Amino acid sequence: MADPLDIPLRQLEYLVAVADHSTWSAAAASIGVSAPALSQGLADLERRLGVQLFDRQGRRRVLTDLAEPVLQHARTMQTMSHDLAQWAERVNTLKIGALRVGMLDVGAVVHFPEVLRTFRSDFPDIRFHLTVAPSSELLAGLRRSDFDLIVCVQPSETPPSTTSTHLLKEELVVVRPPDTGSLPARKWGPWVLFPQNSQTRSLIERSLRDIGALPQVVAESHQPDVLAQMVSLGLGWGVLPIAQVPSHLDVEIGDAIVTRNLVICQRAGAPQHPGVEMLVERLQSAV
Amino acid sequence: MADPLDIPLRQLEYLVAVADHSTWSAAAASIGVSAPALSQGLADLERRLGVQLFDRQGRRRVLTDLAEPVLQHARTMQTMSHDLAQWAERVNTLKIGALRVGMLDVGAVVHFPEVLRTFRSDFPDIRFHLTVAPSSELLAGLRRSDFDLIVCVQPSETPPSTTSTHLLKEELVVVRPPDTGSLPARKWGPWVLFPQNSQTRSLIERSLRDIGALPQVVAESHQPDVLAQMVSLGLGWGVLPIAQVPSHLDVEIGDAIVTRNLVICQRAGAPQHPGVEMLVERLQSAV
DNA sequence: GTTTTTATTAAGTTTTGCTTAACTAAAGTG
DNA sequence: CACTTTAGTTAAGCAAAACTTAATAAAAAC
Repeated sequence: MADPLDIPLRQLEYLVAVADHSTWSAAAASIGVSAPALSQGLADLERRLGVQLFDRQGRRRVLTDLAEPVLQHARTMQTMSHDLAQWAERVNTLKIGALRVGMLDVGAVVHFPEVLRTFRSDFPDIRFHLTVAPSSELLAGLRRSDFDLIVCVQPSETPPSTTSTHLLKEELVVVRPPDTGSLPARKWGPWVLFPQNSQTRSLIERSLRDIGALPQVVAESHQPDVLAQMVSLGLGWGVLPIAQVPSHLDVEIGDAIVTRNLVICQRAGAPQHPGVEMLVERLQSAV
Repeated sequence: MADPLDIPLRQLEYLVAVADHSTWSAAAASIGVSAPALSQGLADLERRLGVQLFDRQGRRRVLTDLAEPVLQHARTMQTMSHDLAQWAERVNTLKIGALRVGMLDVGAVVHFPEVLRTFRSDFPDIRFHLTVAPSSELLAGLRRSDFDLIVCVQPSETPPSTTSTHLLKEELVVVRPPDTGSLPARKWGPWVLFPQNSQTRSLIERSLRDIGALPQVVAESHQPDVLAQMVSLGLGWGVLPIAQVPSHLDVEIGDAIVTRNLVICQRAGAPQHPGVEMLVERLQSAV
């Protein structure tokens, strides 16, 4: 007769562990608990919710589709607990931990280097840790509570339990190898683009398709300078933020064909690092 | 040596109960538990976090400022658990519960009556419950999980664990009693406005102050038609959405002095009612 | 001063959640 | 094929957690 509202966090932890490991034994080991404990806990969770969360495949257990929303819930709850613990830690040691910021390369290098510099010199007491990475990694890290704040490309869907606020629009232009005259769009390419899993890549592909260019891709990199270099070597065509096309390279700049939005993302509904608010303000007024 | 990550939801429930009742005994009774249980639970919570959450005032206990973020956290966790339980209920009874929508009057009556009507007739199987109320009540209800979706005035600060997406802008115009010629702004008034605690009221007051009008208020109501009526009776001046000034009334329409944004708010990171997405789409395309 | 009300402490009991050990069944091995 | 290994479950026992009632302390009311 257990109240369905009171699902032990521990059981949610089991679910996450099971989702992240190939076998239940491994999952159990990863959180330092015996296999039966995990098995019983998950059986109890299933019973509490009254929803089938697992199927059997031979002697292996796999998550059902129905388990997906529960897993999302579990991850969110876990992150929130983590944030609370960290907040408490900060409060009672009075040593506020590092402000962990994640930024897309273009944010750190082109748009906000000054903001970062002045922020650090204005608040020398706030320890600071900047991670530059692709948007998708930043978003995953934010969800896992690796960051207090990130600046990334606006995702097609804001991940659960995070909020995003608009910062600025950015135009991406076609970058051609030298001496490639004006061709019809269907003759453009081949392409040198950001990797498959990248936020920006999907934006680019959609635009290319819209204007009739065949997205035949011959090289990939997360680094715009690398892509630009490849274009100047004649390997293919690129689509890059204007600001990230090195001016010394011998390439031709074409039309702007994609607009992407840079946004600030934070976790919603969690006690925040005191520096977050100030940094957000400065980022917004720097646009 | 308790892991700070694993704070029992029950203890968070105690905290919320204590915040919502004047005495701890009442709080304990409200959640069907003995007073000592609550006392011990909260002592344990305080110990776990290592943060002082309560002060003594005579024999009464009051929350410290530090307790505020923890309380926020607790409320959010509670709402999320509630949503999960409800989702499970929906899934295993296959009777998806009513889609609970909250709307500001102007949303239900002026902007989206057609959307509501067609939505209901297109999905007769989705039980539907519409609540029309002021924005602040809607927001509080959303937080408490009373609604799956609300349409309200954009709050100055989005409450924790909710997301808001823009719907439309609305102009509020000055509404004068008949035969009040053009006066300088400082001679305007007295005023007949939305109540003190209203979202729109604060927007209006700021604007009035900006243009130099003294906000002397002689009457208040949440109902625009009531306000308009009062204006036509010569009781004072109003500030209302144009669409909500009844055309048959004998009043003069002045300048638009305030812009307010209507937004859709949902809870972030919670399993959703399947109807939410469809309704959001229709609302957005109806703008 | 006496009585009520509010919260805490103490002692005892139930419930929960874990462990180890025994068991079932699928998959790999000679 | 028998035999071992691996994955997960069931069973039994035990320790910790969380609740109960009863007793205690102290502020507020009378």
